[in-house]
Amino acid sequence: MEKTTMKRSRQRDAIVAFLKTRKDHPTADMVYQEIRNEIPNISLGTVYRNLAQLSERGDILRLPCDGKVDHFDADTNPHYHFICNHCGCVKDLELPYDCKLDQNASVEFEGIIMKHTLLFEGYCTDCAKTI
Amino acid sequence: MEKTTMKRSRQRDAIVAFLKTRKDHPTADMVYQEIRNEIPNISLGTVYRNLAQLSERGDILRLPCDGKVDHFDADTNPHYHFICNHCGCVKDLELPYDCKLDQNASVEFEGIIMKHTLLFEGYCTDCAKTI
DNA sequence: GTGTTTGCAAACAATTTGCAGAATT
DNA sequence: AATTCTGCAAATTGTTTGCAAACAC
Repeated sequence: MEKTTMKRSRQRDAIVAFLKTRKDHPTADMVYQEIRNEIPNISLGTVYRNLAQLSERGDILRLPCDGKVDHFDADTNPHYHFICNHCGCVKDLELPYDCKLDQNASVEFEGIIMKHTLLFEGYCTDCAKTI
Repeated sequence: MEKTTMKRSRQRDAIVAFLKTRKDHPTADMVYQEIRNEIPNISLGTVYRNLAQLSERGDILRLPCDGKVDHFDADTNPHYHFICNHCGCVKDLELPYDCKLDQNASVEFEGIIMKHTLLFEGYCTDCAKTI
């Protein structure tokens, strides 16, 4: 989370720029496929390295999705997400992060609760029709 | 989730019995290591197969832990969990599953929300001391 | 007997890492 | 010049799968 020295790179700039253009929440591989149009010989390892680095610094959000592939979000404002159990798409929810959940959970708990992740599941609009 | 025909096996019985004895929430590998004492030539594949089968039938709970290794819980009563960011241990929280979260999230959302997973993070009692 | 389950090993998917060279400061 | 970053390929991790034999009903 602490900002370390960081040199700029075309690859990382492209990754951040791309993430900012998207409201859906691409996976590492989606980022890789996209950036390849611009920087054809970028490697998947570089994409993973940068996504890890950026999310550790808090510049982007890593969205863990119940054992499925991680997604990434350029909107670092804490908010909740939804994942479709059919197509796997990830969407934002209006619901803002609720600190009270952490407080409530802390009441009967001896350890230290710092945060929570909350993921909603179901079917997105499109998939709801097809099923 | 639907109960299919299922023949009994010593291996599966041992897995379920073991999970029931534990309040912590073992991973597949922890189950494997433990059952090996009783059934030395059980294979890791069998453990994974049974854990998957049992959790699909709803006989046990699979706990996805933010990209980290899945844990398993014989207590199928829906409740929330805590994971320690230091030692990785998983603990139960008193907080019961809150259906209102699903309702609230549904208000501004066009798709269908069926459930949510909520995982708290921080430091367990032991690790809180060491850090 | 029929169908399920097992052990084993190989396959797999997602991600991480080691390294020598290239790029940034 | 010093250090960070990259591409590449190999390694790792967690998990799944194909198959023939073993087992349960």
